[in-house]
Amino acid sequence: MNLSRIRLIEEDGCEIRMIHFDRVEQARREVIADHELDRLSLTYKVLGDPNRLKIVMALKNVEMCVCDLAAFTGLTDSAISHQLRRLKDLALVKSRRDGRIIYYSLDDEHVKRLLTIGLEHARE
Amino acid sequence: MNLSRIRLIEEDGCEIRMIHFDRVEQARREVIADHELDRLSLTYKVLGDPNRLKIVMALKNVEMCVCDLAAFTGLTDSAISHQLRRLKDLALVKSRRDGRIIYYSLDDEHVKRLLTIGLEHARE
DNA sequence: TGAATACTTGAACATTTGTGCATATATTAA
DNA sequence: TTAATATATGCACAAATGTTCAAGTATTCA
Repeated sequence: MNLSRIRLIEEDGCEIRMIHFDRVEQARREVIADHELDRLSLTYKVLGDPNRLKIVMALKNVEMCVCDLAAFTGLTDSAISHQLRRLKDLALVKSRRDGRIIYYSLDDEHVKRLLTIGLEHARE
Repeated sequence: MNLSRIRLIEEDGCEIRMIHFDRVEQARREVIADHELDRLSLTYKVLGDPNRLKIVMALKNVEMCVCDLAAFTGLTDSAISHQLRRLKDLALVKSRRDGRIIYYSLDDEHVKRLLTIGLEHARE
């Protein structure tokens, strides 16, 4: 196999250098759509903050309201509310209202599996 | 069930308010250790950037070197190298040297499963 | 040996992020 | 209606992040 860099000049005049042209081509063929990649990375990013992750972990087994989560994490109600919104936007968490109280819980089983596998990896 | 806030005064004089004392207590009992939570959130965070995620996705099926990944993503070699270091620090990616070239690949099956389940969730 | 190549590293910078404060909305109960 | 409560939201700002540039290693080959 040729192991020196290939120089590829694109239409726009940019020069691209690579070693394994075939692998780069394969990766390009198999790449997922930009909007999917963005949504996927946002999903991980939202779990990538310790306080948000703590919220999600707490909701693994029990429904909680904003002030419970504030008491649990030591954050203000406002901070919790901000974070829950981000978690809800990405469908990691869902909510139901019961009078003045809004109960939050995990949105689906995928989230639990994501946490379980992440933890398996982090612990090994 | 009592649905008004409980006011709890801690030893340090701080007042904590919550609605479901039992649930907060349960969450506190079941919480994972801080260092585990930090490592777990770092694992998600590192996947939470679109370019790093693109790198990891590309490595799902094939070993690649720094400049291949640079050609694939459109980033500089330096940027790729920085990101690979973070991925390696968290054991998402491993490397082997062959002469001047260093080949990167996914570290284990957990990473693939994390990507698969994340994508299932993001697509639903 | 010295030049070329593949990659790494540290510093600097603009951008993004998480949080708290003040204020606003929604619901209940008096 | 009014007061109290539970949560949400816009703004501001310190802290963290991703990238580039320039310089540094490590390896190969002439």
